[in-house]
Amino acid sequence: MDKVFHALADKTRRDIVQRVLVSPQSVSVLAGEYSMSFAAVQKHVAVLERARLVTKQKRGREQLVSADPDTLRHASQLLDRYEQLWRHRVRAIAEILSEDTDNIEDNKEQS
Amino acid sequence: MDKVFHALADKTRRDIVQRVLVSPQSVSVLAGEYSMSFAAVQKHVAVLERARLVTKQKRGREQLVSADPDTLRHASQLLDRYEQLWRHRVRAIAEILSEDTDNIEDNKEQS
DNA sequence: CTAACGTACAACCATGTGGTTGTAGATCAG
DNA sequence: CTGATCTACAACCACATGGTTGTACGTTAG
Repeated sequence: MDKVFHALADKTRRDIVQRVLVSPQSVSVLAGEYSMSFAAVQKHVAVLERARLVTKQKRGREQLVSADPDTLRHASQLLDRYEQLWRHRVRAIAEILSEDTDNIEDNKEQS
Repeated sequence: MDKVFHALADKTRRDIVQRVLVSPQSVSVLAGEYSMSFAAVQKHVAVLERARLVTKQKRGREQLVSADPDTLRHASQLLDRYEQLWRHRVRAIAEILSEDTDNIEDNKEQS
């Protein structure tokens, strides 16, 4: 999971993910889109590949890069779980504030 | 957004986020949870703070670390948008395969 | 007041990162 | 076959990262 977020922590790599989500592209076509060397784009793709965000498959002498939506979904689900923790906390605080227990005599800083 | 994903690309930092989502903690309490120096934990908190995933507020001589669920939600929404791109692509492919247009005479590699 | 605590920050080091260039292997066009 | 294309990978560099230790400052306890 470290690798997934690290892979997504770069604008170029997120852009590559977005492009190949729409339609698979060869490495050289991708490289043409950015103002950096072919090798640099190749490295970015390698990072995405190690994080299992994309997969490559040979097609003649080209290498087609496709997205792996499963990994993307796993990352999204993790963040969703974090949000649920937050909502759970908010709910717990709300319950404390509504406080329908026995002793409601003291009002200690309820801001 | 680079900073957000970079901040999440570390197990310790994700754990800190999870802890302070449940309930805010002081830096020293957090530091006690991990087998690394206080300064190291402090740096991790600083990374999370720069990514606006957490905020700090003084409370006496302590510094309470709290989560910022908005930033978390933004990241989650970006990944959701990626998933929608994928679903859109799947839908487009499905439409091409159902192909109820005029010319259905040629079957060019539909795998 | 002094001592202990919580924090901040600088300096340092090993390692990883993003970028470059260069070289070499497959594959397609002619 | 030869030459052009697509890819892979190594070497290198500047810089950021994650970790350490040490020092300094504000705050609380006694």
